Formats: sequence, C-alpha cells, structure tokens
Amino acid sequence: MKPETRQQEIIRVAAKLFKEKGYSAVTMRDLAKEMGIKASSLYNHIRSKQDILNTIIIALAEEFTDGMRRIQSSNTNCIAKLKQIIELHVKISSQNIYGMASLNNDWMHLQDQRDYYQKLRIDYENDFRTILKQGIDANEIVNSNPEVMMFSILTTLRSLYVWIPKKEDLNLSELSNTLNQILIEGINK
Amino acid sequence: MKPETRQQEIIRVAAKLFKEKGYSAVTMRDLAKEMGIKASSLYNHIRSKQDILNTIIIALAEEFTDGMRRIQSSNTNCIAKLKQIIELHVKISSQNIYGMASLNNDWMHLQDQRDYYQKLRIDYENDFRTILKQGIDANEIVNSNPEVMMFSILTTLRSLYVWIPKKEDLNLSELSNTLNQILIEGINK
DNA sequence: TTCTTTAACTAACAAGCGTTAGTTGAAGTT
DNA sequence: AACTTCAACTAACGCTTGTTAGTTAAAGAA
Repeated sequence: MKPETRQQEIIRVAAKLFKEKGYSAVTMRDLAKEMGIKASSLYNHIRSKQDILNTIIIALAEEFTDGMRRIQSSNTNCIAKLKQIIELHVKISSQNIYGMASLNNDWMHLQDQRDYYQKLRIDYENDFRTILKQGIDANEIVNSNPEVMMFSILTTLRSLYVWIPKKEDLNLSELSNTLNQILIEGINK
Repeated sequence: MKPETRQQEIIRVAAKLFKEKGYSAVTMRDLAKEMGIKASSLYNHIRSKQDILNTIIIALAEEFTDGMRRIQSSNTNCIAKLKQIIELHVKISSQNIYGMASLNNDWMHLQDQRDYYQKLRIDYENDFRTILKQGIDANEIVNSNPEVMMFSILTTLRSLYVWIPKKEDLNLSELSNTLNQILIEGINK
C-alpha cells in the first residue's frame, strides 16, 4: 500500500469538511487550518477548490458506473442483480463516507464536469430501471410501479453514507443482507 | 385565502433558491434579483438571511412533530400507523417541495435554532422506532433489524421532495398507496 | 391638507472570499 | 559544493458577502 500523497490528503480532508458543511460553506482557509498550513500553501498541491470537488465526485460516479456494467453482464436473474447493486452501494459508501456526501449534495456546484456527471447519473438510473422492468417481465418482481420502486431503493442506497457512520461494529455483509431482505421482501409478516 | 404578504413571498422564493444551490451558495443579491428589487430592500421585510432559514425549517419540523403526535394517539395497529406516516410525508412534502430541501440539506447552517431542530428530529425518529418495535412485539412486523427498517423507510420519505416534482399528473393518494405497498410488502413476487 | 407608513432606493462598510506572486529554508541530486 | 525541487511562508489582489444608514416617492389615515 503506497502512502497517501499530500494532494490525496488534502482531497480527503476536504471531502470530510464538505460533508459537514457543504462545498460552498467550506473556505480554503477552513481547509488549510484543518491541514495545519496556510491557505495559499494548498495551491502547491491542488489547482483550485473546484478541482477538488471534481476529483471527489467524478471518481465516485465512475466507480458506480463500472460496478453497474459488471452487474449487467453477470449471468443472473433480476433479484440477484438487485442484491449485487445493494452490495455495490454498501461497499463504495462504506469505503468513501465523505465523498458520498459531496456526490449527493454538491454535484450542482460542479462546473465543467457537471454535464458529464449528470449523464453518468441518468445512465445509471436507466440501467437500474431496465433491471426492474426485466424482473417484472420475468415474473420475479411484482407488477407495481417500477418508478416508485427505483426511487425508493435508490434513495435508500444513496443515503447509506449518512447512516453507516452512526452504527458501530457494523458488519458490512450482514448489512447488505438485511437491506436486501427489507428492500426486496418488505417488513410485514 | 389571504393573499401572500411580501415577507412570505421572499421566504418562498428563498426556499426555491436554497433548493437549487443550497443556503450558503445563495446570496442576498441573488434573492433580491429573483424578487426584482435590490438586496437592501429585502431588509424592510426580513430580519436576516439566517432568519429566513429558521422560518423555513422550524415551521416544517414542527408540522412533522404535530403529525407524529396525532398518529401516535390514533387507535390503530402499527401497520396502519406506518401508512399514516407515509401519508403525512407525502402531504407535507408535496405542499412544500422547496422547504423540504432546506430541511434536509441546510439544517446544519441553523445557528440559534439548530439544537431545537435536532431535538425535534431525534424525537421524531424515536417515535418512529417505537412504532416499529411495537409492531414486532405484536407480530405485525417481521423480527428483523428495526434500525435498518427505519433508516430505509424514513430516508425514502425524506427524499420525496426530490422526486415528486419530476412526475407530472401525480395522484397523491395513489402515490401514498404505492409507497405503502412497496415499503411494507416489498417488491418480490 | 397634513401626517404617517410602506417599500423601494443609493451608497457604503467591514469582513471574508479564492487565488496569485514572490520568497525561504530544508532535502535530495549531481 | 553547487544546483534543483519541494512545500511551506508572507503579502496582497480584486471581488463578493451580509448588512446598515439615510433618502425618497407613493399610498393611506387624520
């Protein structure tokens, strides 16, 4: 494991601050103070504040896109694909708690990369929708409203970053299983 | 129906801008431009930027608290109480799309009222948890992880404001029913 | 008509913003 | 020993921020 570069450290600390207060409310002086240096010194390592946000969000968004592609090409039924999606979100979210906050809350402050991000997001949702519809056609999934299903499941998965840090001694594969049960089978007896 | 006061209009327009860019990224000059007046003129109607945020968030939070109290004291089983909670969120969210964005994303920028808001939020979650646990004890709800159940359902309901505006011709009681089915009974066949 | 209230305005303030330029001392390289 | 690179620094830039003070014209009340 290579040690973290100073640049990576800045981006990591920035993501943490962005999670707490949001991109716009975090100043370069806040970030510098957290790093124990002066604001101007940050610019030896990063190009701009905007560039930090780009790096955080785009890397994560592409990770989700890659994961979805892998799931699509797996030779399993739709319920199993949904389980894989849940595991994908649990894995990425738990490994990148701070970044997920920026992805969810600060993407609108992207400039050059905003359109690209939104395309990735829309494509991801379309792939998700397709899996649900295939599940309905294959009689694996109840023929209700796939739009509401997607919204409900995806919203839950996208918010994992808020909730995971609150629980200690969290077993991730156990969490995936519990989520899978609740999202797929519901909660009633 | 009384016509909207100028103050109410400012708060409504502010909430709309807060939804798009977040509290910190919206300036008083942005808000003034949207109102068609100068920034300083806003202060004839409102005390401060912070005060706008207070008004938006606290009013909504108290509306949820009131709703929860009403549901608690209703003489129904737990599955029915959950349905009422879903209806409460659909109703408040659809009537206050913009305000819900501030409630969810900008509560951390509250100052004086932040502790009070957080208390309301924690109490609400505790009441929700209690209903779920009673449902498990009464054998209405599967004895899985009530913490994950609450997270999943509440996260979905809290994000309705993102999703409702995207759908046109949305029948609200139909939405409540669909949500109820998916959240309670799951999606599998 | 005179007085008061309302809701806009212009002008300005002090503080804070992201960022740049130029400098410095230490560490590594030849 | 001489040179280069690195990562910090100080100082400052032009701009934007929320907010205040004081003014003004129109509308409503006496």
